[in-house]
Amino acid sequence: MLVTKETLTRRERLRAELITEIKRAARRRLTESGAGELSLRGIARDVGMSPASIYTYFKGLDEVVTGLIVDSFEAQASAIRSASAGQGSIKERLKRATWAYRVWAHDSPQEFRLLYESPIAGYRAPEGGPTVDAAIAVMSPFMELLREASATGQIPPPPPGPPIDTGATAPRLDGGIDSDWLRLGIEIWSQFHGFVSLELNGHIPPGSALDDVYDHLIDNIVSRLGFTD
Amino acid sequence: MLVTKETLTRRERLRAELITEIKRAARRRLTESGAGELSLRGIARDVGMSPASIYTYFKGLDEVVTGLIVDSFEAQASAIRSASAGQGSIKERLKRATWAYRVWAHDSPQEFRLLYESPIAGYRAPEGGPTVDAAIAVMSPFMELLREASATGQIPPPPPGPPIDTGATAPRLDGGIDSDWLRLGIEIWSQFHGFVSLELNGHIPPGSALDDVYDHLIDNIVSRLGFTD
DNA sequence: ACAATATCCAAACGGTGTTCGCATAGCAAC
DNA sequence: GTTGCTATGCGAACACCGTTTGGATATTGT
Repeated sequence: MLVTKETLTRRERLRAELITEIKRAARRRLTESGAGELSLRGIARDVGMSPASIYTYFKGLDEVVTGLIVDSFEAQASAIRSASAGQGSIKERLKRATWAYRVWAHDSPQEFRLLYESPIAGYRAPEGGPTVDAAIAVMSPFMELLREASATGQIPPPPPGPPIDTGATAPRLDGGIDSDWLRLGIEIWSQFHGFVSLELNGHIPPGSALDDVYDHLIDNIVSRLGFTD
Repeated sequence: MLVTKETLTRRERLRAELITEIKRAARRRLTESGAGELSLRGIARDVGMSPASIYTYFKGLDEVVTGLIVDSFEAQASAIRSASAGQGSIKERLKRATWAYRVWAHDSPQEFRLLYESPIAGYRAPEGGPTVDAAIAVMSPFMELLREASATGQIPPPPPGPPIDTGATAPRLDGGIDSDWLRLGIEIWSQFHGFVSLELNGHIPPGSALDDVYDHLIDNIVSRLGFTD
């Protein structure tokens, strides 16, 4: 027991393991059965403990949900970063990033709902805004590509328009961000997010080749940026 | 009682009144307290009857929710139709219609969520697709304006692209619809719906003049249509 | 007046999140 | 090694939820 001071004690280790197991059970319920089955008592059954014992590790169901949200944001951000980071021109990397956004939504529809809609009845996000940080991580790769394209002179700066408050996001993006660029990013984001959102909720005629339609949409968006190619 | 064959009988009148009162109480709960407070027992308390009696008028909570959805779709469609119908050029009417979409969402955020997200846990839309008809009523004014602008030669036809299955919506739009025009409409819809959706869920930096940003977005969309003005 | 139907409700069943009190196990200091 | 402190676990309870059942009551058509 000489190492107990440096490493985790036995109880702390068990505690960490149980926390991840609870979150894993919660995520399994969300993905396999939807937000309606994401219940604290159900999670307790899955991990084989009493409902009351969950409160030893989480303040309540809301805190479990917050953990799921943060992890999901990071998962989508990671997928987008991977798609954005590979070889190819910035235009190609940008297209891949927008595709990663949609592919992740299709692979994880329940998580996508959790991030961008409000499928859990009484849930309130916590004060500190840990979910905000995680959400910005999704947006970042797109802003980085725009910045890189701008810095290398591949696309012209956007025409000036109404200002966006960069105060909330700028400190969390490397090197800050210009208002016009941020607004351009939001406009682009609006477009492909809107398509994915409508699609996911069944508002776009099914049976169509929606992959091709999305590709067409992305082509339009990217070509409007005015790449010098 | 000679008129009973033509008019409604006393019971039928009371029944109709009670149905609207139940729906009104449900809508009040939704708008004032959110989807989480939209409970059958709560509605029963509000209208002063037992929970079991609600089942005399609705098959269950889902049927009440379906009624709310249909009415809400019609409310938004009505707002958009009004905005679209007034004086001015087609370009101006189109801008007003997109603004009506957003204004309605801001005035009725809970209803907007009900229509375009899935805030109620186990809800399943009914078979016959009455909600689909109502949803198309929202899309129709936009498609009508595009058709009118096209027929009068004010905007060029969209370049051909991947086909959209018009089978589901064409029979419900007067005179059918061309695949390329429908796809254009969906692309436009995606853009302003995406903005409203992100905005409503707190994903766009607050404190900004989002009205101006939306106006800028709409200007971009409309100018891209190539109005001859 | 009578039979059929519609309405209403109390009670119950199984589900939910959360709180409380108490028992037990792990651990740190003496 | 024993003693105290703290963390963990759980059963029971409370107040909700949607839904079903059975029986009582009121309205209707004949």
